[in-house]
Amino acid sequence: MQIEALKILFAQSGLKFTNQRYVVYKAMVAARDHPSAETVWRRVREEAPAISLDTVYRTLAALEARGLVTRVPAGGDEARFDGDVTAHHHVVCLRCGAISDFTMTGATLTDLPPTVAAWGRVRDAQVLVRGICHKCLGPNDNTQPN
Amino acid sequence: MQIEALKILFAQSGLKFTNQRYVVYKAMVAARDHPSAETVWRRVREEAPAISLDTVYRTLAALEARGLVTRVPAGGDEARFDGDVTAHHHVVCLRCGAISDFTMTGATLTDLPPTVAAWGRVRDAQVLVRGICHKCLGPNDNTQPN
DNA sequence: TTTAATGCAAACGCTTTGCATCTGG
DNA sequence: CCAGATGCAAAGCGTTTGCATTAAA
Repeated sequence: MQIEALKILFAQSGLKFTNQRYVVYKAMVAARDHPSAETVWRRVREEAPAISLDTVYRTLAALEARGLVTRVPAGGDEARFDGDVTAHHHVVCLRCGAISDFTMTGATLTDLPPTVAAWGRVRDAQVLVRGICHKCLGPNDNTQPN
Repeated sequence: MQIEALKILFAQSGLKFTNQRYVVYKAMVAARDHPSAETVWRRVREEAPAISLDTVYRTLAALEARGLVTRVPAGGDEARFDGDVTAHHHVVCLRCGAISDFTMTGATLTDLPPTVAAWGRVRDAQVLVRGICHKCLGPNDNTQPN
């Protein structure tokens, strides 16, 4: 994405365009691993060494409030963010915390039962799968899931 | 549920049967609001006034590890637990934190795409809907979702 | 120039943990 | 008896916040 397009996007969202926000958003769009705030921080410090961790937190919160990033309901101890705001689902490894995307039909906003619409205003819907990934299981693993 | 049946259930799970665990589990099965540890604590203190908050945390963790309760991936600041371990889905209010159940077809374990099975060992799958509930919206509310 | 964003450091709140004591099996 | 559970208090850790400074518009 062009930097000029980002300036326009930020302006439309009522956000000042700062270099900190630029590198954070760029890192979020590029990331495929649903990074935590601290992970984002480590990455962007290569490009903006003076950025503070609180600014990363504040930036992610600002982007989330504008719908430019999403928080993944992964359930670990640290919040995980997603730069892909298109509809998709998540698998979470309860052991290592890895998060992967997957797609499937039949579980998007339009598939929800009318009871959900009656409940209030829906922002997003996703399938959340929890388990243990293959890397954590190892070859021919037979241990219990926890 | 009979108290004798609970003793058997706990024994099968390798858990000693204590009054603290008894009241916590009973409260979890009775609850419909997916309470936090502190909410559970407030409730069980009526029946077991000496119980400590850490014991509630430890008990919920032990029950979760045995699959007797579930953690709801609600995303708020405090962990929310569910005494209903049958397959169902959740709607979460981003404003007040209320969590409701709903059911729908097409999004259970058996409906997941093969890519998920290839990913590892799946423990559970649910649809997670986020939005603002009617109580928080109020009558004829037109504010933005956040 | 005016309003918002940043960095720093301290505070905050939920959760976990070490340890001595107690208790279920 | 003895391994495991509990209560207490303190620590841990991710996240938030107050405030002075800096920078975008």
